[in-house]
Amino acid sequence: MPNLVQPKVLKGFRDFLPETEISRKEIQTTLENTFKSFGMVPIDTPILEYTEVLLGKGSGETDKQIYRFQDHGKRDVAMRFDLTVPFARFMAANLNNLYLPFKRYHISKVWRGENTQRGRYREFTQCDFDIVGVDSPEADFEILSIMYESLTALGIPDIHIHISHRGIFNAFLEYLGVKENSAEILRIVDKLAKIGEEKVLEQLEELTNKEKASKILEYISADGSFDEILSKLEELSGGPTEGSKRLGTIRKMMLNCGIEDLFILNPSITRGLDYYTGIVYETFLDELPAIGSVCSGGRYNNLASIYSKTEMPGVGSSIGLDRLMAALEELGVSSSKKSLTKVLIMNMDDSLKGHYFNIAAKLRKAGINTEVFLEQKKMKNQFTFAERKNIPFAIIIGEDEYKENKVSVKNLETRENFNMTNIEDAIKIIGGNKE
RNA sequence: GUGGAUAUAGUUCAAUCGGUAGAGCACCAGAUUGUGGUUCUGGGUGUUGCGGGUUCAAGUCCCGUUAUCCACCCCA
Repeated sequence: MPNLVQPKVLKGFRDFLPETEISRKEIQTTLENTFKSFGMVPIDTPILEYTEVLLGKGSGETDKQIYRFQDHGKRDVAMRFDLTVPFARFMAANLNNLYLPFKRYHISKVWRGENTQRGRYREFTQCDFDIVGVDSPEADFEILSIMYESLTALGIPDIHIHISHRGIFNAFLEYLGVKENSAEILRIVDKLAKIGEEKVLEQLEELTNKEKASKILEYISADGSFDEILSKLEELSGGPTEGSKRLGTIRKMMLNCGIEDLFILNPSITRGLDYYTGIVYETFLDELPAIGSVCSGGRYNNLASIYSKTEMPGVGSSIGLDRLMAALEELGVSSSKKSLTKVLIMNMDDSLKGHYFNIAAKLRKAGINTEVFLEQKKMKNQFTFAERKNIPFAIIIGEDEYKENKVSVKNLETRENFNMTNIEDAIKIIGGNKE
């Protein structure tokens, strides 16, 4: 008995079986189609980068989560922990070959050495879409539209996109005289929904003082309609700011498109990453608030500045595919029973083997995914195989069919038989059942 | 990374005081049908997550380890 190696996978890393992977791919295709419909183009970047490239402007927090090591040439390298930072590097490196504004999407895996939880893994897939090269409310709004269209295309019911603005908040903190603590304040504020007002107030008091803490709480828990909250924020931050004006403009575009109900102005949304400079957003499912944001992002106007002297304002958002899939599963929206093969040609007769492949080729030419059962076994076996793989149709060709150049089709779900039909009719029967 | 809970067959679960692992479903083999859902016969399919320890004896008690779930942290 040889010593077998345990076929184990790392904590937070996963295998994907066909039934999962098929729907993952479908979701990705749906998203890609939505992105393309807005004129976005795909790109790709290496998963490994120089550590300094990834951490150039990262926060202290991301340092801890990053997978980092020395390569064989003693280079200090790291695996990307998101797609936005490599994208900034990409822009700086390829600016000469690009046209601005540049709109790209990128669906790929990223890695963070965090502790795992449901819907949270160490290897996960992000679907990013960004617009670089314009700092306009139109661009901000377009990203919001894509977020909405993408999630709608996936058939996700009842979403709300919570939006907020870093610029206004910074103006407010400056007005309050606590700007130097902004990073910590942002982090505390972000927890409002989770730990409640009391705890937030407590932590803010520790950091600043009683008066200022209650002012901050007043800011982040501002209530009412979009416009009411907006004017409240302006009031608290000492008058209208560039950011608040822009939010007003974006609000008008929402009203024009009749999608204003989807958006909630929520000043407690701040986002952990510190590269954001303008609008920020997170998306929650009404029925599953606990699962967290499934799509979030914002405007980052200085991100590329560490790589290039050219200014490249950007705005974008990212869908967490794994978290989204966990949500879809829980909501019962995901369709797990999918097959890619439409018909199985049963292996009945030794002398007809070549004929089976010939028929299969014809069916494929007609656009029908076809496979031939690859050994001669009992029909029961072959049917069981088809059932396991969720193949909806079987084609049976025995001596009789072969002689008259016909086939018999069986619908495996209804067990309905279509005996001795010609191939053209068989194609109609099978193809007509397309989803 | 820290703290807590959990880990038994493909799956859902059971196993008393520590006494040598069992049930439903699923599955496999065979019989019978040119068409699998019925029927008949036969089969338990297991490194009790992994590694140690205590004991005459460990799924059960102890220690370690790995993974999962939950909280913190952070985020998608």
